Amino acid sequence: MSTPSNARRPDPLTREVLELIGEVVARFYADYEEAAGEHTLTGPQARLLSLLSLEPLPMRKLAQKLKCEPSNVTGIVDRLESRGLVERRPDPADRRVKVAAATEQGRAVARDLREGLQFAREPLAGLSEEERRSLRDLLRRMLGT
Amino acid sequence: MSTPSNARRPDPLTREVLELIGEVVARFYADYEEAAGEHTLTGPQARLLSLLSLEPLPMRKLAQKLKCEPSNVTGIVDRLESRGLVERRPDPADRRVKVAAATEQGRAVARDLREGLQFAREPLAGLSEEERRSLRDLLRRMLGT
DNA sequence: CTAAATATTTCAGGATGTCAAGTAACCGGG
DNA sequence: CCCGGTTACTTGACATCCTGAAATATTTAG
Repeated sequence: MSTPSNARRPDPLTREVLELIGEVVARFYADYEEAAGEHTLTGPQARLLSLLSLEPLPMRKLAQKLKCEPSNVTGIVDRLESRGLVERRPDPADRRVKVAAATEQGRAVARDLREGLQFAREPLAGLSEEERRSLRDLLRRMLGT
Repeated sequence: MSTPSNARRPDPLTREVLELIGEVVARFYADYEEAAGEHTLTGPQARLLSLLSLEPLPMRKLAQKLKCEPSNVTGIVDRLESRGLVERRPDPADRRVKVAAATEQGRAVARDLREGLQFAREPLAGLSEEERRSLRDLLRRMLGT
């Protein structure tokens, strides 16, 4: 065991990539929070609304996607519903289920939110199309997609 | 302005890269929270402790690095201090300032935390050295470093 | 020396999150 | 049909995170 720390201590290149990813994560998050804040939304509210802007979802599915307890989703949907951005609909097939759906206004806010993400444009704009394609492929492979 | 939506609606390639980055962010965060949870730490506690494992910092600096109000840092440091992971030291040069520093135990936990980050190893392990170098360069350019 | 500025804490209040318990509805076996 | 077990959601209690305003102690500028 001359170099037992190799398994835990990655090489400098990997470390650097890690650090850069950390930076990306931090910027992405900050950007997202700011965009949400411009609509007086919190991060979790914005994430939930974005999900619902794609398709209505039962509370349980929402909890799964947000990786939290269903009881938590209740409160977030409550607040969005009280602002008219989301509504609860009964599921005709199962009366236990409540399907959360974005209202027209909610979808408009979600659209604004997407467009407000500066991170989407600025940093990627500096890359050529070929570089972006290359980045896409590397990220894909990294994620095992 | 024949195509005014181009500024807001990026091309499909950029969209895809964005989506992939979102996925990276989500996984990174989930991984971090899980690693923190294994030490009964919350995300913010783990981030603060990681910062302090590099160097002691005054409360004010901590707030800046964490992008939150100083009054918030007070509570997080309180909880870490009550567990013996962090301690407050007086600043000899300015008696208003309290410098937060990781204890020996705190540094050990921070080390475990770093090593527990699966994300660090697994996905990057699938990339060759050249690919990682390429990824590093692209991320660098994207971040404008 | 005094007034303004700075570092930290405390307090009130909202939001997020977990867990346990409760209610309503589905579903399968008798 | 009905009864027991499961499932979906909500409620309540509680911890944490976070902000903004006010209080305290100390430094610094005039």
